[in-house]
Amino acid sequence: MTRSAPRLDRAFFARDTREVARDLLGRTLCHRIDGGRILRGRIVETEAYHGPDDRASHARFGPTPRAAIMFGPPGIIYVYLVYGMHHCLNVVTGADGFPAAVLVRGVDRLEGLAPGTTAPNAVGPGRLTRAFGIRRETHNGLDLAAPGSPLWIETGARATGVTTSPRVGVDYAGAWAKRPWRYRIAEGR
DNA sequence: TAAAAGATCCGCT
DNA sequence: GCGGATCTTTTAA
Repeated sequence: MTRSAPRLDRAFFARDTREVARDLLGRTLCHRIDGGRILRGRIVETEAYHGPDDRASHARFGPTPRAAIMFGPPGIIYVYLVYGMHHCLNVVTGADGFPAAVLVRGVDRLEGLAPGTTAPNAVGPGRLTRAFGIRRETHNGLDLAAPGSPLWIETGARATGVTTSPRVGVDYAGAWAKRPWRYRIAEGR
């Protein structure tokens, strides 16, 4: 039983979106659920959504009711529903007022499996939120950096062997879809 | 008020 | 490799 590391603080998330996305790889996402059990997993894949001009970002329409949270302070999570069925977990990044967030797309080395799950990893944004029991209705707006909040990311080792590639599922974004803002830990690292 | 499209996943062919 | 599931969000009229 290892002692848990402290949680990443607001300053960590206040940096440039792409830096945060890169720096989150290898860290441990933690969720304390009802009954005190803690689910954990090592982040292996993220994507950056950066600024009001990013045509792939929900912030491209301005601070609409859904995306307003992306314009707020860093360290807050943004959970939304895609395709009517899958919840996606994002962490707001950058300065307060600048719309940016990191989509957390995959984890491995899962500990404390959620009810009904057996897989040792959860790669894919929908699979990840299902494995962690994260839903828009109950989690959108939670503060990752606030001491005592049930969701946090442990400080720890920054990953090595990171690869970048274009973001997934954003073909509608034109040239913005080509930017290499998807970050992954290389196979076997 | 309508209509289109979506930061996905799963099962079948 | 392809299409269905399923519903919220946003824009246009």
